Amino acid sequence: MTTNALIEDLKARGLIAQCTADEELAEHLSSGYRTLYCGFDPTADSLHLGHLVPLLVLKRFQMAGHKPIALVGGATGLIGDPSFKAAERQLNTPDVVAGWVDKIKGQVSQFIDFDCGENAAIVANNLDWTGEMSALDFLRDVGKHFSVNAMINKESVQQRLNREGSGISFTEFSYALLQGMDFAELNKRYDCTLQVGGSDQWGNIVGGIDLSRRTNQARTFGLTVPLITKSDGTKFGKTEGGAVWLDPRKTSQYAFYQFWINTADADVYRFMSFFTFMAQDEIEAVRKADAERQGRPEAQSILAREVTRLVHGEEGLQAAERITQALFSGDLSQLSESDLAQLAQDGLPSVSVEQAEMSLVELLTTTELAKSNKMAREFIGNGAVQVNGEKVTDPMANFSKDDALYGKYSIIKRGKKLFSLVKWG
RNA sequence: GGGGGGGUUCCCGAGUGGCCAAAGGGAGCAGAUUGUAAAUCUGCCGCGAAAGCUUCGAUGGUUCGAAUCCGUCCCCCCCCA
Repeated sequence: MTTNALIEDLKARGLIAQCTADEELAEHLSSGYRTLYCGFDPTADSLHLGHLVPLLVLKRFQMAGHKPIALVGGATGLIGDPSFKAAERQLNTPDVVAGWVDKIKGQVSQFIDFDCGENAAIVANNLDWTGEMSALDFLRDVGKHFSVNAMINKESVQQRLNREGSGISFTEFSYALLQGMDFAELNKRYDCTLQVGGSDQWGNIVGGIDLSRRTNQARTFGLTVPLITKSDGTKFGKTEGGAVWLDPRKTSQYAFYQFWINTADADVYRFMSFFTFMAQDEIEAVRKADAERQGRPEAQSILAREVTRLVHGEEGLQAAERITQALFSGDLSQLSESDLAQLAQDGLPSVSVEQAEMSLVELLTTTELAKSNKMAREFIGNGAVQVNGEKVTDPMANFSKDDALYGKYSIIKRGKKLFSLVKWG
C-alpha cells in the first residue's frame, strides 16, 4: 500500500471527493515532482469563494514541491460548461470574456508562487491552442476520440437531456471536448499529469484523461475536491448581497472577514481544514481549547483572520480588523476623525449626504439599511437602530451635521451587525 | 392525436363572486436571550404617514363588486395512443 504525505493530508482535511487510481496516484506523486493543473472559467469579472478551495489545493501541491498550472478558460469561457447546470447559458461576447480573463489571471496569480525555481507556477490560457484551430481539425483530431454514447451517459448532462424545454445545445455539449483537449495539450506541453477541480468536473476530467491516453499515450490522473456544504443545508458562499467575491471592489475586505466571522460552530473547524494552511493538529488544538472554554469560541476569528490574510493580504486583514474592532467591541466615541475617515477607506459601506439635515427614516433607506420607508420605521420601532452608538426609537427623529461625530460622520447601525457610515457634505 | 390537472404575493400551498393584500408552512428580517453562534420565544413580512394604490400566467369581457364567472392566448404537469 503506497501512501503519500500530501494525499494523506488532503484526505484528512476532507478535500478529496474523488480521485483516479488511489494508490497509483500516491505512488506517482511520491516518486517525483509532478505538474498539475486546475481550470478556472471566466464567467464573471472575479472569482468567488467557490473557486478558493481548488485554488488552495493547487497551492498545497506547490508547497509539497509540485508544479501548478492555473488554466484560465479564455476558450471554454466562450462556450459555457453544462455540467450539472439546469439550463443553457447565455453566451458572453469575446471581448467581455477577454476582459474577464485578464482579471482572473491576476487573481489566480496571487495564490501561487511564480518565482520558486523548478516548481514555479504557470498561468495558461486555453484560447492559445484553440483560438486558431479549425473546425475540421477539431472534429478530426479531438472529436474522433470521444464517444457520444459515453457523453450522453454522463450524469452531469442527464437532466439536460431528459428535460423538455431546457435541452442542451451542441455548443455546450461540446464543452467536454474542449476541456479534454486542455488536459491533453498541457500534458504534451508541460508533462502535466494531474487535473484537479470541483466535484462537478469529474466527468470532464475523466474525458481529459482518456484523451491524453489516446493521443499522447500518457498516463494521467484526476482528483476532485468536494462541494462545500453548510451544516444547516443552505448554500455555502452566499450572503444577502449574493456571492462572496475575491475582488475587494466587489466584496470589501471587511465584508469578507465578516463572512467568516459568522461561520456556524458546526462548520468552523471543517472550514479551517478547507480554507487555511493550518495543520490538522493545530486545528484540533483550537477545537479542544474552544470546547473547554465557556462562551464564545475562538475558531471563527482565527478562520476569518487566516482566510482574509490569504485573499487580501496583511493590509486587507488590518483594514477588516480595524473596522470590526471599532464597530463591535469599541465605544464609537473613541474613534478619532482619521479613524472614521479610514473606515470608509477600509470598506465599511458608506454614503455621502448633501443635505444639512435628514430624517432617520431617509437615512436608513439611503444607506440601504432598510429597503423601504416602512421597513425603516419598523426597524426604529423595534429598537433595532442606533446612531453613533445611541439607540434611537423615535420614528420621526431627524439628524444633521450637528449631531455628527466631528461634524462629519454618523454611524448608523441596524440590527446586530449591519453598519453604514454617513458622510455629511 | 385523445383525455385530464394546473399556473396565487421569495418558495411550498389554501382560497371557487363581497368578510381577501389573500389561510397555513418555510425562508427572510427585527426584538428578547446570547457569543456578531445554535436552539427557543415574540413581532414584522406588497407599496404608502394616511387616505389609498398596485398584486393572484396574459389579455378582453360579465358584474355595483372578480384571485374566484365567461372568451381568447401563453406556459407547465399527468394519463392513454
